[in-house]
Amino acid sequence: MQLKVTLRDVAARAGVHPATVSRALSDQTRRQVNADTARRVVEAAEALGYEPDLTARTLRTGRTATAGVMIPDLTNPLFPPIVRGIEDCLAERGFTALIANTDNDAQRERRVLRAMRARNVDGFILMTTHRKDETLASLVREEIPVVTVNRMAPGADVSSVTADDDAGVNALVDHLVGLGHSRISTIAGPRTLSTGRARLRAFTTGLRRHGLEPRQVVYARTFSEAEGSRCMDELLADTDATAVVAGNDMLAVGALDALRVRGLRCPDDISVTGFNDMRFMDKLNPPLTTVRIPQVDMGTEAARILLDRLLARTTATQHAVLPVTLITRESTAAPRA
Amino acid sequence: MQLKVTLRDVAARAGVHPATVSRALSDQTRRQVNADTARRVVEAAEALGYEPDLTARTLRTGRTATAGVMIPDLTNPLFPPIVRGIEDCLAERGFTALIANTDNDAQRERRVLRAMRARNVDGFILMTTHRKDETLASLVREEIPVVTVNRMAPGADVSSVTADDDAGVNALVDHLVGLGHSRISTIAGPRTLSTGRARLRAFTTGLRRHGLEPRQVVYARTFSEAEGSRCMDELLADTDATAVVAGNDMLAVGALDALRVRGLRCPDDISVTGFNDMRFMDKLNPPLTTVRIPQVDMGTEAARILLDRLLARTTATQHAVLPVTLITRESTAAPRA
DNA sequence: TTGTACGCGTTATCAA
DNA sequence: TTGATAACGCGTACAA
Repeated sequence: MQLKVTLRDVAARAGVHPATVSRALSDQTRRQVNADTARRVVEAAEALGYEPDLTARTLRTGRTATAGVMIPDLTNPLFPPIVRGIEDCLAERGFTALIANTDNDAQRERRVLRAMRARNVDGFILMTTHRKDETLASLVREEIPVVTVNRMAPGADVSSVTADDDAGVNALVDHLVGLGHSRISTIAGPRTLSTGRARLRAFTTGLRRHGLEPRQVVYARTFSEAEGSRCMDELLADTDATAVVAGNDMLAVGALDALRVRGLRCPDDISVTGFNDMRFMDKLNPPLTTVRIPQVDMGTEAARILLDRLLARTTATQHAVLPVTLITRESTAAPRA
Repeated sequence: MQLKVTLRDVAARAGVHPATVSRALSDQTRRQVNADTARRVVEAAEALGYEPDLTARTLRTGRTATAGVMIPDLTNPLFPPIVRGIEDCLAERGFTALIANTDNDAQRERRVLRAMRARNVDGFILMTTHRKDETLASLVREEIPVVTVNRMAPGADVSSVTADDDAGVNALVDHLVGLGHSRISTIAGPRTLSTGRARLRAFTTGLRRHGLEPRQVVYARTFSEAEGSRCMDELLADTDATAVVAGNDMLAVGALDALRVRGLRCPDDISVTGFNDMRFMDKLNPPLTTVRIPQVDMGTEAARILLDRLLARTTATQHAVLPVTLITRESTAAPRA
């Protein structure tokens, strides 16, 4: 049983020196070798089923063709499509993603960072960006290529891929105002996350454009169903709002739960909107009005930007803001007269 | 800027030979070195922030502390929790998961396998098992440790972690019969997958135990919403069934869509059940009666079994069948009189 | 155009 | 108990 075919084996079969095999098999150096010899080498390699050992290559070159991908939690339905986009784009260039969950926990984040650095990943794609992001700061400090996805790093000069939060929230506000709502509250995402802040800002300025002011603003501590429920409960304690803009779908789902528990009906008693259009948001009861972000594309774009840097085609930081789409469903309706 | 701290650096600072540092820092060999020297070495390592280079270690030892995880599609909500369980369990022992999607495509599967082997993964966790599984066969042939999750390999002597399909389907059948249903059809999963076959078999024998025979059996070509819709349409063309047992949640979701399109109501006109209890199945309209499988635990267990083999504690194949729970929701009700 | 020689950082073996 | 040395498989400067 042939355990491992190495350069030597191929060299022996092709009757050349291992170094020649190495050259013949690499795109960069192919032209340094006689076409005939190269053909013989390639034949030998295929006959033996030779596959270069990436570990050895890495030790020699310092590159792993691997990107470290840090996400808060893979079981959050927002992330898998993005990861999928990343992986597929990386794979096209022979790159691989190393994925790890941080659960928004600083200590876990440090552990993950160390593990990935020990594995010599070439660059990072972060979906975990937050205020005071030590991980991000240290990567920037050491000039390791990074791209943030979904969230942005305030201040830092780091490439990013985000959805157009501003346009999305404005579309939601326009939609609600168009339905006749004038008393609109929001369940804002965490102030430590760029998405939370950006969407809240867009919400406020969006309303003002219509000559309106936000009703209540309640801050969620995390983008979770539980927080969505808690915040909706808090709102319901004292509100005359006819619509609630939630910071994302997860918060909206929790908000819908809270309404149900109180015996209130959506959209009859109160309209609710989300953000992201995660899978199954069209099958909720009621189906959720939300903003679709191009999840897979965001991943692809992030991988593309990272590869651009890794393959040294560019060194400038890039900021891609991808377009979003308002998705109108049955969780929003005209307020009762 | 210190780019990389190596054994040499630590050795120099501690005033010993690099080999001694290596010994002092490894659990296996610590006892070979003088306690005092070891302490000096550890101090030096910490002072310099030394982190062993896993690439170099791999080249030397042949082991990567990495498991290749193959899944059909990360965006299928069934898989992320399992992957999460795998990753967390592996991480406890310093192992990492390398994740790749195959989309149930044989060619993609081969590509992924090659890529993972080139990266010297120590073992595999497969959620992609199917009939005539060339990937699985080749791994077994080369005696590479493998564990299959969710699905099983027919015949092959391979460790596996599955949910108790049999008990789950029987619970569903008992539940429906208990509600008064006697005309029950099924949308069976693909015959090429062990889950599809096992659940269909359990469905038939389960009904027989009640002295009943299946009404129609329609086979889905894939576990997808689209196939669920198609199969439900096919059923509705000619059936007097009052309940439909779908092969999994995805098929059930598609089936519910098809009902809605036809203007039929669930459970009033027809009851529907799923399998897996994926996220959000409790928020569908109507909430889905299904069988909960311990998704995270399945991942954890698979990783545990793989680690057992990799750390050479055992070589025997293990088959873990994890318990399931019937989750009764509003997609099932007594048939109309 | 091809061969020689070396080193990437680690661990295993052997000698001291 | 510690040190010296070789080797894992590859890529590359240099020599031929």
